[in-house]
Amino acid sequence: MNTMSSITTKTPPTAEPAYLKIKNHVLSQIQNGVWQEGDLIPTEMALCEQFQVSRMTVNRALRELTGDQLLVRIKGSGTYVAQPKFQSTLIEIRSIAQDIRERGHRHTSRVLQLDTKAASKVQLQRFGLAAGTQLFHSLIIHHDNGIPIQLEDRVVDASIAPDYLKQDWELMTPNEYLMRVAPLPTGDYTIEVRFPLRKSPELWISKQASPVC
Amino acid sequence: MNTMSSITTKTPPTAEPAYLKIKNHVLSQIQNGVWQEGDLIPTEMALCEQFQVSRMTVNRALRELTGDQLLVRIKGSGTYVAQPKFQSTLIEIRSIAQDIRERGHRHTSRVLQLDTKAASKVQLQRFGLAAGTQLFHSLIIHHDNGIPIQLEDRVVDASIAPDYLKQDWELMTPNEYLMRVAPLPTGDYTIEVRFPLRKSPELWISKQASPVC
DNA sequence: AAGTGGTCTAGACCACAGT
DNA sequence: CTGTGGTCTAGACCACTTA
Repeated sequence: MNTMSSITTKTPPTAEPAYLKIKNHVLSQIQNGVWQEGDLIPTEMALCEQFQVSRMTVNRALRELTGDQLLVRIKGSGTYVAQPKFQSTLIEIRSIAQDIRERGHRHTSRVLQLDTKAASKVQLQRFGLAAGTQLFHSLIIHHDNGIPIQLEDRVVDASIAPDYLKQDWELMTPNEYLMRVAPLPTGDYTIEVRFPLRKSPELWISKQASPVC
Repeated sequence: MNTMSSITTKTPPTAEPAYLKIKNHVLSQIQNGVWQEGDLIPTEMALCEQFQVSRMTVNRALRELTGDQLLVRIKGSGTYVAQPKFQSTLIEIRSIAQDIRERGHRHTSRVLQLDTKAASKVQLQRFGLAAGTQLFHSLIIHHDNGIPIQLEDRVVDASIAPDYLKQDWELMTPNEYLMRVAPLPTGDYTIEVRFPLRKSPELWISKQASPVC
């Protein structure tokens, strides 16, 4: 018997789910500066009472905003407005291997070339390197489920990553290695991407030069 | 009284939450090819029985995987393995304005310079343009809550975006405009980013040349 | 009509932080 | 110790798809 119970006044025809209402409320509090970066925001219980919903609903809203990097939640302490991360404002430098794994695919790679050269005049000028700087050069092909998907042509300042040539690039990608060795890109970073050719979008060519100063 | 109840055999010392176990199970089914792209995967109820958990737990696992683009869920129909999107494998070209708004901040911008020039020899060669190609050049500063955060120095092939100079760049960013005019980057795309200077990470300089062929 | 996912509830136990 | 977030349950109603 689904006859209307006498008490519940549920779902007025607004149609917007409660967890979205809460997300938007939190968002606007932050946008309007009511809650500043680093501030402690109301607890789940407080929001439950304010919105007259159960705790799981508030929890979902706050958890999703945490995933969006807008909030930081600390067990036993509270929920805070996150500091913005400026690192990834314009472009996000990603790991191709991580991307493939996140898609649920198998990532493999093959090293085609690996050598050392002195920086050319163009490179010296372009990245502001000292004359005589040695550069490592690697050419690696990445596969997604066995399909070649990206050809990575990378140049790295030898003084930044002296053990570059000794790595096993079929285990860890240069991106992942350099993130460990020099996690904060403090110098110039240039990425050139050749987008998929019309009609054959399977193979990308990526040139990456990372002579972190 | 928290004496152990006689029935519940909860939380064996594995410590891994149930929703993560389910996520990992789904992931490995996909990675091992048991569930292929486009396949219908078991229903929430089926997974409830398989893992002996409540539906909300299964729902959370599948909902998060949907957010990660690994699954597609259709109300009334079922849950399917998603098709991978290759568009954003290496780098993700983002809208600075969108980024700022997603952080809950206010985005404004000011046009410093806007003009037309013939492509230089270096540009002709670098992007493989026909001699005499006209290029638009814009210099725009982006603010995050009033703080200058990025100086965008962009060069665009005039034949791709003939109305480039007529746009109101304080309403829409060049990125957003070009995504509408030429949504599929079929040619070369070069991005140069000067990362934040040590100690003053507030201002980025970004040069973007987008002469889509 | 039966099945599916989308949402929600009113509880609960736990680990942890800040007294 | 109290309060917080992290997780989980066993139900429930709804909108939608599929047959």
